[in-house]
Amino acid sequence: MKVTMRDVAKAAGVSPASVSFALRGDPRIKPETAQRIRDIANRMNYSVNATAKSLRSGRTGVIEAAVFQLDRPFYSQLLAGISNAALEHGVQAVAQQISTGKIGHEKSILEKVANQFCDGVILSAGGLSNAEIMELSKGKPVVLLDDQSYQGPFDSVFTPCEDGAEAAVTHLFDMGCQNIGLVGAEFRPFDQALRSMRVVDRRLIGCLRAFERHGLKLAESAVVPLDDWDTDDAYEAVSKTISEGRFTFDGLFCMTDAVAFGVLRALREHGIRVPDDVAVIGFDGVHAGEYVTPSLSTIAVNIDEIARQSVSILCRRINEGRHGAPAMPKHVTVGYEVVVRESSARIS
Amino acid sequence: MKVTMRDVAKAAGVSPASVSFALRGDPRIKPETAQRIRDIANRMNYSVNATAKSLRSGRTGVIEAAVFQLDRPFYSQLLAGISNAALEHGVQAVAQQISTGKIGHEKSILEKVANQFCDGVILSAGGLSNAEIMELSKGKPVVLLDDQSYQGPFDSVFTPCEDGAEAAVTHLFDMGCQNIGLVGAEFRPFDQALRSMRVVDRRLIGCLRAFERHGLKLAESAVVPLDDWDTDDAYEAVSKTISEGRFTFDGLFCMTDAVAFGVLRALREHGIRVPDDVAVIGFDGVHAGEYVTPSLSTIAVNIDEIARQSVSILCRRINEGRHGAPAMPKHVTVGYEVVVRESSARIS
DNA sequence: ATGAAAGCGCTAACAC
DNA sequence: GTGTTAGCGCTTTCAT
Repeated sequence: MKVTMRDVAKAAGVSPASVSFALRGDPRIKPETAQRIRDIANRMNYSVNATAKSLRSGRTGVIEAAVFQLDRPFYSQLLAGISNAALEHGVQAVAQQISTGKIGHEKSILEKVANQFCDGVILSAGGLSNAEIMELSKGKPVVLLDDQSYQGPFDSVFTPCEDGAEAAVTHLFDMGCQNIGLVGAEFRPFDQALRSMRVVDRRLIGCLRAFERHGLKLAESAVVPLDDWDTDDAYEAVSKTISEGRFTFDGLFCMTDAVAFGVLRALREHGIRVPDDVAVIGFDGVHAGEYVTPSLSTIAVNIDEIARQSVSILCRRINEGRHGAPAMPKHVTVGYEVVVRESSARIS
Repeated sequence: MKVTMRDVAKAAGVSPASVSFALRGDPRIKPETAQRIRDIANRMNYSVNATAKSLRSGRTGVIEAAVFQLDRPFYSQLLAGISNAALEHGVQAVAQQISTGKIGHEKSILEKVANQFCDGVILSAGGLSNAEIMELSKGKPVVLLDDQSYQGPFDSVFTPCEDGAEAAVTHLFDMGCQNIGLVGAEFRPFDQALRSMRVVDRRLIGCLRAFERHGLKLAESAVVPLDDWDTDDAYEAVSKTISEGRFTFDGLFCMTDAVAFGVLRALREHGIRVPDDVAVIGFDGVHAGEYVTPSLSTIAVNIDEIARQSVSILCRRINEGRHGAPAMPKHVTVGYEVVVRESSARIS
């Protein structure tokens, strides 16, 4: 932070340019000179000023992953994956929390997102319109996670909401459930849900498909809505449903594992046995699912694949030469696996 | 990323300097002119180039929090807290993962830490020497989390390892446990532990104190060591202890909640009842502890206080004028609370 | 094989 | 009140 390239150059009796070349191993500097320069730089404890470097080169070498909550297991696992994937691409990843808890702050923080010291951003920002993102990204490449627009202008990576949800509900049917409830869903007609790309609607679509294939219709009373896919909220909501005598389910699909954790606890506190009285399955496949009691069946989405895909798509876009038109936006959906654990393993 | 201050200046028929002042609300620009400039800048979708700004001003307005694992609940809660606290100080926080999983990479990544686009860093880097950190920080302010040196040269924030661990073991004694085990500790003599500031040793010290106060000595067989405070590792280790017939405990203090989650599962799979057969208490107070079954008793450290303290100490240090000598390094220890839940709530 | 010099986009004295 | 100007530390042609 103190010693500059100039200082090193002076000490080595060469020009700043030579130092720059030597330090980056440019072949045009004679190997021995280069080595000498490097030694001196080391001895002086020199390190390049990233800010200056990136002002000049137009590159920072960092990508940013912006999510609403740093402390949700799904996101933290994703962020860890993104960090690792970034390393393999020779860039550095930093994570940023978008939400402050206080509603309304999102946008002001978002404004800083693409403004910042990065070459591109991976954004999980359900709720923002393309126009907003476009404006905020300031021309920097953006990869969207669960983009809410149909084949929008941005590269995007999707979780397998529809298929995963369908598999979850199908699994409950397979386990013999007759009365399946959906925790964290929003009740709406099929055709209306089909017109939306919101994650909550896409998961609902999958559920509706499964119901339909079993010749059943989803009753409004079968969904336990939630403001937020939050463990505490889910616990409260299900507890309330039970105490008000509206709990008639023998199978429960929770829209996320975090929701399921709250649900499991609510059930247990009310003496409802899992899986004997009610089978429970979640969605996400976070690590903690293996450790709760009963262990949680889930739709384990390939979180690592989300990480790898989004990083590699973003890096490709960043490196996309100015030459020629930019590549078409890429939209990929990652895989999932139905993981059956204790919470839905009926011996029937 | 395209339109510069120059462009705005040209469009507004003023100088770049005026744009700069106007945009930052410097009083020396006439209000109406300033407003006009702002309008034009907006219309042109201008936004300042953070890199250039910070090269010039020597400030980035971002602080960085570097931890080994992004996907450990304790760290993610801490990072979320740091993000919020940073916002209140008018700076932006970004999180960075130091570890790649592959051992040996730590240092190379660390080299980038302080190099990067930030004004200071909050570092949780057990294992690095002061000299290394000093070198890597390149003169940027650093706040250490659980610094391993005695009253070292850096500002630091400590978790209440000794007192917390003592409280945990004392709680187990209070619950009537006669045979207390320590999962994730390292067995070593009191005086040797006392000479270390490693987190694992500090927690051991607390345990030893509690044992001593009960006139007991810690047997080597009472510790179940772990390579890493990891849920999977803990599960394996305890499972092994049980199957090998070496499990004789009626009380278990797990060095972290994450460890406890693995322990609870291992116990359950072997039919050992909690808390009836063995009482279990963890350390950290992560959110998930409320939701596992049985819910986890724990030493809940005030994670938010760690966040707030480290951010505020760091910001003060960043803003410390050049005038006069720098303030003495600050060392603070945050509070904790013994939270008794089902896993240790014996009805005795 | 190396050096000189021109900026990258912005800020902050200092002029006017 | 507003414009001029001189860099921040680095990269990168273009000379030599």
